[in-house]
Amino acid sequence: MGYRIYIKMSIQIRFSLNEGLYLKDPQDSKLGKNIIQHSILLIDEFGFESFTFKKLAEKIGSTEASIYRYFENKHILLIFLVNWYWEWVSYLIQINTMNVSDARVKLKIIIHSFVSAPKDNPGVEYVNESKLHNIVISEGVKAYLTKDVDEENSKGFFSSYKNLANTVSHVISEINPEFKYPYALATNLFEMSNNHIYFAKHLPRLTDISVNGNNVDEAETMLNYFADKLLF
Amino acid sequence: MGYRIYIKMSIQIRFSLNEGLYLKDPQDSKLGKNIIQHSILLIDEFGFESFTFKKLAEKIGSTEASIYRYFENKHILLIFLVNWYWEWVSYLIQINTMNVSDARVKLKIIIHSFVSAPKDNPGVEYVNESKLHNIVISEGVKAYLTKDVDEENSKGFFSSYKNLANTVSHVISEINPEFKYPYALATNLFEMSNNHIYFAKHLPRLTDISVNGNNVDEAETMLNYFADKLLF
DNA sequence: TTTTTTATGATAGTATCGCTATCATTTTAA
DNA sequence: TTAAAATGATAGCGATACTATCATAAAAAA
Repeated sequence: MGYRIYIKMSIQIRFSLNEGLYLKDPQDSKLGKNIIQHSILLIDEFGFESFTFKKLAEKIGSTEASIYRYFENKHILLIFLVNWYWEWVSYLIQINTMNVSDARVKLKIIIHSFVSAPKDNPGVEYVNESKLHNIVISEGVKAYLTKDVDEENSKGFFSSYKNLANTVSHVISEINPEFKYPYALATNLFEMSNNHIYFAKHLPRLTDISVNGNNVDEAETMLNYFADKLLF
Repeated sequence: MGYRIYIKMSIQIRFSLNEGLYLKDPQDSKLGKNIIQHSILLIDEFGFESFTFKKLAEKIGSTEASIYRYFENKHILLIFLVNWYWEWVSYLIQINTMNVSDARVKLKIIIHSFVSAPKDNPGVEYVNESKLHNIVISEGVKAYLTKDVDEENSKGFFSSYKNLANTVSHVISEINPEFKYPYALATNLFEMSNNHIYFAKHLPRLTDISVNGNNVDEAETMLNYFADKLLF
């Protein structure tokens, strides 16, 4: 009865993250991908504090010991996830601004990319970008707000974020070469985005915007307004 | 040979914090004050994650059980400390802006108050304001970045911060009634202050300012610049 | 003062956490 | 087919985050 030919094509995005962040690259194996996938789900659902490798192991039908073969501890795993997110945002920015020459338009696209990233994108099978975004919002700063910052920073654990900040600061300087705080504005846009999406959801009296479900348009509008006012 | 008369005068500042934050008011007893004093020192020195009631108990020559009679757990203690800080900043702002009518000047004073608060002030005997400021910078956001935010917020655990944000937003609206984001700007000034002082110390490539020891003048200048640009 | 209440100290105990070690088994590569 | 690498199973250990109980000390009320 003839042939059926199945062609399985998979285009995979794969980010090269700092090698100190894992003992064995989780992107290389089924178990590794499972760890990433379900750690995102668990941290998003229960929060980073009550997340443990034991619970994760149970959830994916593996063992604590196996997970420790990939990540030194849950703190390093968090840094890994956050880096993954910023690499992904960098990637989005890169492809979305590829043929754009006007720096002002570029900045708009950049803001859109990190505020609404998960909304627009298909992404990677084993990463729920929307939940990862929530983790970055709610837990992201815990990656560097520890007594190990200096040591971890010297190992390059925060380079994804720093590179992105650098890229954005260049766009800012292109818009207004006189502006004295291009790095601060760049990082402030990121932090402000995270903070105010969180505030809108949990501490609404600390912000003026509101967020309905996944609709973060007001955040985007506000960030554009701030950037415009500061740069023009 | 006659008399010596000792007059012991102590003017005490005492903030009334949300009663849900403690089981017994630590401001009422020697042990309570000891807990506050040395928890600040320990958290500042070793970070919130590795801070435990057991270590604190050892340090003050007491026991774990006794500390648990004051605070439910270390997380609530952190919220207490952060609230104390914001109450203190509110107090500083209130007395420093008392006879100031110009809203622009007020905002400058406000910014100076929370950026440089510990530098200017004598304060309360058992609170090292400078170290408490460091804690707010490095650990402050962990007070609300947890899965218990909503519940704790409904109990009023973050009201000190919200009240302050409210006060500042009114000054902002006084300066420019057209400005659409008075609350967001208010909180952003606080967060930006904390973030960039931290960045200057630990992740300098994320900011443009530098901080030398306790000299945070560049942070203050930057915040004033941002506020001016946004409001005028 | 004496009594009663309240605050603190001393000690023990329990479940979970964070992590390491060892050995068996399965999967993959040579 | 054999060797190597990856995973699973299990145990264990010290620390954490509490809770409970009882004794003692300090403060307040009688």
